[in-house]
Amino acid sequence: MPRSARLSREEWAEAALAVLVEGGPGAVAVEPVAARLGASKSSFYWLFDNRRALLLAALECWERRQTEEIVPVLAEIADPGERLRFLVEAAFAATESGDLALRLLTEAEDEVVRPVVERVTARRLAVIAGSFEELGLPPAAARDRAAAAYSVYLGTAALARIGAAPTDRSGYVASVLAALMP
Amino acid sequence: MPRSARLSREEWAEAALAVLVEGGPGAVAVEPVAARLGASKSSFYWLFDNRRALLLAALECWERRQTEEIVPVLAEIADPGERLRFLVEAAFAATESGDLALRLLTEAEDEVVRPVVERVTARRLAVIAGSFEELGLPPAAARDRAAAAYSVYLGTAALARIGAAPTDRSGYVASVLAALMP
DNA sequence: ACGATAATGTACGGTGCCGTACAGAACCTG
DNA sequence: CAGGTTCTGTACGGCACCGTACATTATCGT
Repeated sequence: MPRSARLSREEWAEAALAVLVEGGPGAVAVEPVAARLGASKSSFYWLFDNRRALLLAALECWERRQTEEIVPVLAEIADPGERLRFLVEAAFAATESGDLALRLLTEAEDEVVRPVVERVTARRLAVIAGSFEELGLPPAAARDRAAAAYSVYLGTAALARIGAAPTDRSGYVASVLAALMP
Repeated sequence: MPRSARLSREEWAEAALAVLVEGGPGAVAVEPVAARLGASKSSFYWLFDNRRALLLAALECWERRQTEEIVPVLAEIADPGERLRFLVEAAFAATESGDLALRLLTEAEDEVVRPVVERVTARRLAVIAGSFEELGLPPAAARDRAAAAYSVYLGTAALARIGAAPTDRSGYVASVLAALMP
């Protein structure tokens, strides 16, 4: 199936991202990822300097897919209310990505993780706050509202990890939206 | 200062809890905690079976202090609205405990961590939902509202870890309360 | 003050991971 | 197909931690 039997940086990064989702930053270790790919460590050290570089590649992969690629899609939705609704629906539908955003926030003391997480979080909050401003909220209130909305998202992902999130998701999302929309 | 130079299980558990707050479950390792107490491993293995037992003791210490001891205090506040307001203020004021609740939720695949976190989370959600029911919400809506409120708390703790939480905390708390109160 | 028991220190073997060394296979280019 | 370049496997040394063995010191009842 693979075009070449040799492994690329990208393939390592993707495998590392899978491990990152499952076990968090600590689990992104060279030997386990190599085992998952059926490769050995020297292949890895040919392509990467060290473990940090692998973790960073995985994080950048996540940043690209879960944030940067979404921004232009959102920008095409002219109405800010509809845009927020779309975003909330999409976010709560894909629990996996929320899981990871959350995990990374709780492991932010890692020197590799921290800057990426700060960047992604700031970007997301800015996008959400921008929509609230378009809906007529003054900047400070829009930032608070964005923080609250994103917090509900993160917190609900946390509850979902142990099966404590509401089971009727669409009803829950609707009630949250109703509470947060100006 | 210590009544005896010998170390008790409780002292080990407290030191482990401190480490748990700082570095999460993975950081609760025997040798580092021993070093922090200026003791050596054999003291530890005299008092505990293994590392799991230390982690469990730390978690139970947290459960007792941050949940079970609060419940009777809350029960003394007759008015459910006032009770919720008190709870929200107290919760957002003590960021450390929120940090830990959050961290543990993200590490819930650990076999030692999981049952404790499930128990604590269920207890807290039940207390919050109970207050919303007293305020007149039907049970299902009260549970959703409780999940949303606790999610804001968890999510905001996550944002606070990287300094992305709103800086004017009292204003933020007031706006969240306004949105969530029936 | 003395022996039993409780607690601690030192030393060790085992495991999982990091990163390096080096030899060999696979791939390209003339 | 010869030769260098690119990649991969095996083997190694090092570190941090787990848990155990055994010797050693404190503490207490009598």
